[in-house]
Amino acid sequence: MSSFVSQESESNSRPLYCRKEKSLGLLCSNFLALYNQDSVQTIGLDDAASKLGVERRRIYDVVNILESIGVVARKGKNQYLWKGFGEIPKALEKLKGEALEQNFCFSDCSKSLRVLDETESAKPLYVKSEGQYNLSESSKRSDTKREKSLWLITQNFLKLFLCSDAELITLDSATFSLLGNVPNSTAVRTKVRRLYDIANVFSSINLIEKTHHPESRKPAFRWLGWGAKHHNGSKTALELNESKKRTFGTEITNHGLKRTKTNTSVHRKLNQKEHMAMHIKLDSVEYEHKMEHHSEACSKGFAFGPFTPAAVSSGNKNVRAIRDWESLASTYKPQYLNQALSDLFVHYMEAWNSWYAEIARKEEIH
DNA sequence: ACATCCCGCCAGCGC
DNA sequence: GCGCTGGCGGGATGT
Repeated sequence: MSSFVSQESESNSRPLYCRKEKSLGLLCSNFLALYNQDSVQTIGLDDAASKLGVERRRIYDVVNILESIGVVARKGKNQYLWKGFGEIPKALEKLKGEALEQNFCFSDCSKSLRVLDETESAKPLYVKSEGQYNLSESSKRSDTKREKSLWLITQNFLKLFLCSDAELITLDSATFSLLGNVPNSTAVRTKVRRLYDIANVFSSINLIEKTHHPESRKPAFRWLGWGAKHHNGSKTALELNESKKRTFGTEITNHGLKRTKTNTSVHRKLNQKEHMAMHIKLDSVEYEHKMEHHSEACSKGFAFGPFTPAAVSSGNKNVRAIRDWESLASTYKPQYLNQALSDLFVHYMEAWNSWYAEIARKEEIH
């Protein structure tokens, strides 16, 4: 235990525990970074947990959600098959078909880009008509359990989008729709928790985005979709993701701080440099994801998209912000043992520089 | 104060 | 029993 204790001072540093670094979305990104590779066929849950530095339990969350869109498939105990993003269109199509059969459609399909809020979806959508979903598989798991499984909640959540013309679905309406019976506060809270879990994973692959209802400001989910750009030749974010296979994977860990009170004092002692390096590694993975997701948009105009550094959109201070990023990066340039990561870092720096140059150019024009 | 959602307990299941 | 799976909700963190 005492070996955990750093010699270094711990004061005035970044927060001891950062929830965002532990998010399911980030874990999902890291998971995909690790397994979205040509060489990957099977995924061992223990392997994933240890490489990603998380409890097994969290891996179940990720794979269950990814399984529902076909990206992975359960092979057996402890083993999943990597199927890839290419499965998503098929899975969505299948879900849509199922949903239509099940009368999942609950809104007026004649208009486009409507916002579905809680007043519109009064009818619960949890229409389980006698083992409708997946009889073959449901024989393996008990129906009652399956009814509440993350896998099914995820699929039903997707069906809300696939079968409606709503661009936005509020958290409230999704919750209510996915609750089969008369909602009590506990059930609602539980369902909401699950929806946040699902949304985080889907946000990380840009299938949806978390947002707010324009008027009520209530939390909502926006459908970004997968297939929209599929037919016109341009690549979707995930196709880009797919085509650029990663060459690293063993360093994408999420080890370290837990939020538990009992652990706080120990984690407080974490070596600061180690800590920072870990962050840069994690950020690098995120960075690469976003780069891939939005590189196309960036190259065309000035639509930086979600990866836009916090302040790129306007004003001189933004340029300064970017300089700060640069200096931060040079200050904390990580000493990677892994050559691939080292190369990656160089790549990131080049990307930043080119962005910076482009912004500077834009500033001049203005 | 309310929104978000990490975390790990523990039940159910198959072996 | 034992290990795997994953539902569930307490309560910490974020806004």
